[in-house]
Amino acid sequence: MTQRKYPLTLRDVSEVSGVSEMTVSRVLRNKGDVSATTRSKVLDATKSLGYVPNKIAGALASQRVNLVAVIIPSMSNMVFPEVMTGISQALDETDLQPVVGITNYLPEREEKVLYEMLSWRPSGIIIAGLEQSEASRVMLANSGIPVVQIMDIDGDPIDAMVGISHRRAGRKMAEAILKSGYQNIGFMGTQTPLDHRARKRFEGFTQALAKQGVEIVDREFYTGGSALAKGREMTESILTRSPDLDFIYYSNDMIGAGGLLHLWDKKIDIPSQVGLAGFNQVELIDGLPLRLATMDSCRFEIGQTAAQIIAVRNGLLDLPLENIVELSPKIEFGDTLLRK
Amino acid sequence: MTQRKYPLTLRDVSEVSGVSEMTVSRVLRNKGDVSATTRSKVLDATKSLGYVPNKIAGALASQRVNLVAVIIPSMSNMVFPEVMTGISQALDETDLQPVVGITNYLPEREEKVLYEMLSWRPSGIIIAGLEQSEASRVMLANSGIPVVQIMDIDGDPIDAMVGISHRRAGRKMAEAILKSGYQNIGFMGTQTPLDHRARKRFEGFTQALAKQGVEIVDREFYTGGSALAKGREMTESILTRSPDLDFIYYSNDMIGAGGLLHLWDKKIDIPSQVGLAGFNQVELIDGLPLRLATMDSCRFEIGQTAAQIIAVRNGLLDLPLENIVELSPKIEFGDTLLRK
DNA sequence: ATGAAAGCGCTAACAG
DNA sequence: CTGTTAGCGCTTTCAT
Repeated sequence: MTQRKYPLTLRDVSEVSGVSEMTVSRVLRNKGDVSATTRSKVLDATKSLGYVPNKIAGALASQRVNLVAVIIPSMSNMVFPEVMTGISQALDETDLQPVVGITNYLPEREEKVLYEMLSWRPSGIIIAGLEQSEASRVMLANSGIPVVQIMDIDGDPIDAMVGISHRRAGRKMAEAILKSGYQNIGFMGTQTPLDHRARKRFEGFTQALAKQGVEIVDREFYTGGSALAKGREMTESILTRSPDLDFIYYSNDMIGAGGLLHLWDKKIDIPSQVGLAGFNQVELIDGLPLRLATMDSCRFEIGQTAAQIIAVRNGLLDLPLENIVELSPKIEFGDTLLRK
Repeated sequence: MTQRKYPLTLRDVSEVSGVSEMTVSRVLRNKGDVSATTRSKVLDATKSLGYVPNKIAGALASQRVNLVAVIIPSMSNMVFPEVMTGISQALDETDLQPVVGITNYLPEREEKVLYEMLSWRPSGIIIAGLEQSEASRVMLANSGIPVVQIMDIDGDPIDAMVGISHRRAGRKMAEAILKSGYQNIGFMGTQTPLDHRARKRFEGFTQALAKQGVEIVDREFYTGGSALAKGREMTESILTRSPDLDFIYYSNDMIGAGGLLHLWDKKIDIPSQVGLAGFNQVELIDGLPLRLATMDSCRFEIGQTAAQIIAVRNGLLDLPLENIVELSPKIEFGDTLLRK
């Protein structure tokens, strides 16, 4: 159980067990036939030594790395943890493991993280969004491994893509809002250049309104800080500036929740006086006085499907999967959007 | 820019640039002196080929892996993202990179993740908590690399530890509550066997109360679901059951926020009629009608310090750091705890 | 069912 | 400043 020569090798196990390195390797990988006697001799030795195989060497020799690189902009977002859950669950069926890289929405950072990841020769890449820098696209295209772009399908994939149409999502929400009779509509969201998906929802939203001759009355954008507090403050300020607003569409549930709290506080009736909707269907805000209208962004399923595509491409799973998978988010009306 | 033979090697770059593999390697790692001419020849070749070095081979040859394994129970928790930020920021000064493994509070899963991580021979390990299984402790102790246990310091470290005393945190909060004149105190938290740190806070809390002859009037535990919703429901139920409660201590800010919303809703005056306190100082809930009393858990600093210890041990940073670092959380009174 | 030889792609160490 | 040699610790392939 004790040990001194730190990086133990197969050779050490071989010597202690009196079995060749090759056979030890077979036992450890459950590969090929090994007699029960030999097997237990080896297992005893590894256990008593506390041997941990060196995957670096194994990967180099076998030219196979059971890692899937996952590159996402942020983790604190509520949205990616759920994507990760989907990925992990799907990969648990295989011997693949996810490794996460965070870009903070910075293209230069994305390039660096991607380069770093590729240098470990993973078995696949899952990367958020369709908007990579030219350099990143080249790396991905030349990587020789399966690449799945996730979250968004409004654009052309490098290889495979799984996600929802954020433009369509914005459009659907606009249509539902208009159908419910709201007319004076405001928008509140993150500073868009950073977040392409929020931008696309906004574009789809305004286009669908325009189609029915409606234009956004007011809008406000924020960056940084607590989304809940921002939603609160900004909702107050937008309603002060544009008191005739009867609906506010938020680019995510957290600022929407802030808005909800503000209106609740001010005794403004929801949804008759002012209606609200967010995006993402985040469980975190379950428990507010009202359930915010929102749209499921299919995060779990996106992660799961993306991981399955990687598994299939590696011959680890047999499933009929397209290279382009569009999921369909549904509107949750909750308590803040009249249903008509 | 285009390429066909997928895993490009140093040899390919060497051939294209007319420079030996060794020198190409030097250029790519900025190691040793290389003339400007040679350097640019090499850089041109790598760029035009789109060569990405193979770290697997590099790590095997150099016996050095610039990875730091970070093993934590969960990511969706609000607490670990901030720890990760601290780790990332500290490691950014070095060439080390964090790799995260998630255990979901399952010891068996922790063992597996740890084994997997160790098999990549990282330059250090940062692992949450002091309560590992015997097998995990043996692996850690025998790994031959720096091990930093984080979050908690109520116990003995395997190697190094950075965190706060959760027992003391619970005690301090109890003292502040009593000092403010509250007498009928309730507790609400996660199912404790899973979460040792919440348990220790609870223990410290009740001990400090006992010292002043006070006993908890009521308590309730939950598991799973939206913490906000649980906080709301459970606060209602505990107050129904024990209407004389004048203070509730929550094991985290999210359920505390749920309780806050319930009381707000019921027009129960905070903090005069009922006082509240949570734990963690989570930015996410900034924006509630009142600021919940809480305690900073020093998450960022914990991550940062742990990473610095790893960097120092690897000779990548020169800083005088103890092996045991206790940080001191401070009470934030907010609006829900009388200050007397 | 087990072993021996060769080599994965890179870098340490030494030459020059 | 540049090149050569010898592995790093495994696994692949081929023998036995």
